[in-house]
Amino acid sequence: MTRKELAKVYEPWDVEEKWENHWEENKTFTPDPDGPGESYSIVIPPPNVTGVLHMGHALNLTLQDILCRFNRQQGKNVLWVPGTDHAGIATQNVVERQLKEEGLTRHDLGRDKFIERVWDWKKEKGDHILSQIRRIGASVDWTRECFTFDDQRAKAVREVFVKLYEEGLIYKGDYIINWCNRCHTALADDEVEHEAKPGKLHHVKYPLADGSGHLIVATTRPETMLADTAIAVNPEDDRFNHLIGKEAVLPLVGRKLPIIGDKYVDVEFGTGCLKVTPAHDMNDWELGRKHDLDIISMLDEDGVVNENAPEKYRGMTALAARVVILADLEAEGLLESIVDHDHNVGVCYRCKSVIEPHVSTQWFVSMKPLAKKARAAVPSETQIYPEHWTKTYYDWLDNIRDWCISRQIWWGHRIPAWTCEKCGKLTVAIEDPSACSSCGSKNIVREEDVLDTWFSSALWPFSTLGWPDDTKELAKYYPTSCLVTGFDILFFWVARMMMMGLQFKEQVPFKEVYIHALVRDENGKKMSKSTGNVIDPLSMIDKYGADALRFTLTSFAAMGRDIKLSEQRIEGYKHFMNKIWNATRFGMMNLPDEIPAVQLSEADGLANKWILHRLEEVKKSIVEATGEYRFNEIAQILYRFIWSEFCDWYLEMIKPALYGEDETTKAATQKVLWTVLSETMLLLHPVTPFITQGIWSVLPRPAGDDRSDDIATLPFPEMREECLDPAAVARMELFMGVVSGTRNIRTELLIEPAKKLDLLIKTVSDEDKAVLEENMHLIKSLARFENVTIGPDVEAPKASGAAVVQGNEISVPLEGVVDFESELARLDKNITKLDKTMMGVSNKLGNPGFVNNAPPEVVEKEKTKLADMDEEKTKLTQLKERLESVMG
RNA sequence: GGGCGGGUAGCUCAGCUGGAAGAGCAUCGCCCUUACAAGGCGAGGGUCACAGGUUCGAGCCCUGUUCCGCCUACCA
Repeated sequence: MTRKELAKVYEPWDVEEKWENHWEENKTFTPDPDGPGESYSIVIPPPNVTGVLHMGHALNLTLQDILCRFNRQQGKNVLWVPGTDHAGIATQNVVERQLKEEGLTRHDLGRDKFIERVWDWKKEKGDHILSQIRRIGASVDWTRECFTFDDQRAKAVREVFVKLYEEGLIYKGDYIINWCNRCHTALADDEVEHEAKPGKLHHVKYPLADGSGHLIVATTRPETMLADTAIAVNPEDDRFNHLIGKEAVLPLVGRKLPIIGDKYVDVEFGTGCLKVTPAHDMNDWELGRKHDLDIISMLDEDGVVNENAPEKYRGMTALAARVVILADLEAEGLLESIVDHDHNVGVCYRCKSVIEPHVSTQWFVSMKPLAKKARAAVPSETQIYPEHWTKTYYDWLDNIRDWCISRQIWWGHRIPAWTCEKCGKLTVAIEDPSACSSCGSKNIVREEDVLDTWFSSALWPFSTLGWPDDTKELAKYYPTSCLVTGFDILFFWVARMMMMGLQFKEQVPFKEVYIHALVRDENGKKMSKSTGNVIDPLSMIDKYGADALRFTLTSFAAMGRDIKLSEQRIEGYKHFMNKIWNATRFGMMNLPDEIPAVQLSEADGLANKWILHRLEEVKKSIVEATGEYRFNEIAQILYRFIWSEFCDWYLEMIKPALYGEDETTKAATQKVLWTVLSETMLLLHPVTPFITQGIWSVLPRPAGDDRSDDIATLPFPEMREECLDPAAVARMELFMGVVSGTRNIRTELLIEPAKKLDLLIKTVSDEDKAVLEENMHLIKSLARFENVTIGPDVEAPKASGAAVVQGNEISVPLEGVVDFESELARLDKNITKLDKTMMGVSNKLGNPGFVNNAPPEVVEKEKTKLADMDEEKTKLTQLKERLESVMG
């Protein structure tokens, strides 16, 4: 018999590479929209094209892949769309940095040449992350790969922009926005991160215009005083409300400032007087609009003081101006005091430089009407898992403000709006216009700004399916089945996709959203390059294999918000992969080339019946757990079944049958072994596609089994009700109890493992006697006994080690083997332990409240439990006394 | 300020509708038993953050306290 010898340890690398390529070349994961099967679709959260794969991606991809592979097994028509996003600011930064090394800026190249240059970069480097996605084993459809800035997606963006504009949901205007001095662009509110930083609160005197005294304001940014246009006090503040309507004089500038009343001002904070600087503070901007204040902008786009400030300060950065201004105030005796004050500072999420509120002309999406629909669709049409994230989703939508979508960069979807030089009107159109739509003048100039990258990302669930064209994909796969993403982009992304999907497809973009945790390092810190605590998924794959990494992430997936990953865990699961591999090796050594055609229901023997029953239970629980996104449970069920049941017990129990002469038993056992092994590979496949594929390729088959060698195309194993046999579990428990009980005696008494011993079992029932007799040879081999005697009247020597298993008395004669003191101590320990638990149960049963109120079956259970323990205790005590009688 | 999540074995965490506290890793014994030493067999280890409450019964439900983490926010 020739049989391919498997390597002694699992080597993931050749399997992984071979099958990645095979799946892609054979288009295994390219579905036919006209094909059979209910649709199941997922769009990938497109990673940043400049990015490298990090653990968060790895987790995200693994979970999606489990869902996709599992649903393929269920016969669904599965589409998983891959792609990347063009990450406007980040990508432009990358290429600008390159240019800088050449001593150039983008302005030296000009817009068109620069864009060309970015495309070159994208083609060369930008797809890096896609090859990394392949390494994870993601079963995406590579033929449908998308990019948020490719032609088809540009078409969708254009369509959406124009329609929203025509409906009045997109508008242009002068507003205060978050401005990044370094990136030189506006940012949306959620692109600003807040960091608590120590600062100072400066108390500054502002004289009253009528010379009747002064007010003291408190400010963290004294330099902005140059752009103050009012002082505000709370109208209910009796200290100051008589001043409302009067004027103060702005120090260093001399401008007169109206004193206004607004209940926004917090009486408790600072001095109760607020300087109002509409152009440089979001809140002041609102106050300014409300009270119709002047808006004076004193900083330019680099954060440098401009011509609206007194000449002395012009050309200084804001920070430099602050120093000078404080000195000047001090000199004039207007600086009352400076106290420490911690406050939140907004920083750019891309470059971490401090954000400057800045007034400029920008484009906005009016969010309220869109948000209303998006809110109403949850949970009726879209359910969020875990459910508690729903509240966070609502909170954001309820407090939403208009979305600033214009960015002052070049890499991105350029806003399709043209201003007429002649009449000044805007033309917004899907096709590039050649003339003004109002006056017909040919003299029109296109907007310079591009759109926020998230604008195109928001269309992803339908733009990737071909919208605005009428495609088969859209008809078949929209709405998508599930979105899998981290909570950090719930706002950025999920909510906006909901809005856009509802607005343009009149259906939610996904039926379910599964929000997973963020991966952190083993100390709970966010992984980041700067702190150097990054665990790189690629290096983990190199070291331990993709499956080990995937299994690790899956087993962690149920945790709250953080996954604290350590390399040690991955290593542990690599061991598990090796265990699976070696169980297969064992199988291969003991299976014939052609698996015998035996009816599983006719396979005899405790081990076979038990494992087949357990296999059915495992199948059911895998289906349940996957359907409820309980990924960690999937991992746990499989781990325990494979290691603790299949390997530890089943494989050991069938060895005699496999090595034996009884051909009927052997054939039946081979069939069961093969069944469990092969079906376990199918169950495991969504989590660990590579090793299961590797094993599937070499496993023999029964005659007539012409299933594909490509495990990814095979259905979920069929359920076999006829193999369910709960009685086998009960019998197995007895068997395992006896084996473990005797092993315990042996190790606890420090008896050499190889020492020949005898075993006597005094049984309590004919059933138990039958079970144990039937498996006597296994008790001998697994627990290493020479002679085993089983029966109701068995009399063991008084000098025996003893245990009680389900009422059956187990005795191991110790004469000449070991001193009896240690056995006595061991028995005492067990009796004490038993006593303790019995106490609890009998107290419970002694409580009339329990007996009267608890459900009868619970009470009954407790009674049986107590009786069993009582019996065990009696027997153990007798056995102990028996031993004591020979010790004198 | 508001919201959310968490405090269970030395470590990392499970524990779904309340019914004798679990896993992995680590630790301690013994074993190179012909699938696997990346292994096998066995053992030890927990006032489930604290205080109340509901209940016959609470890790789980309620209230309060405390500590940690995250998100969010217009105290200058």
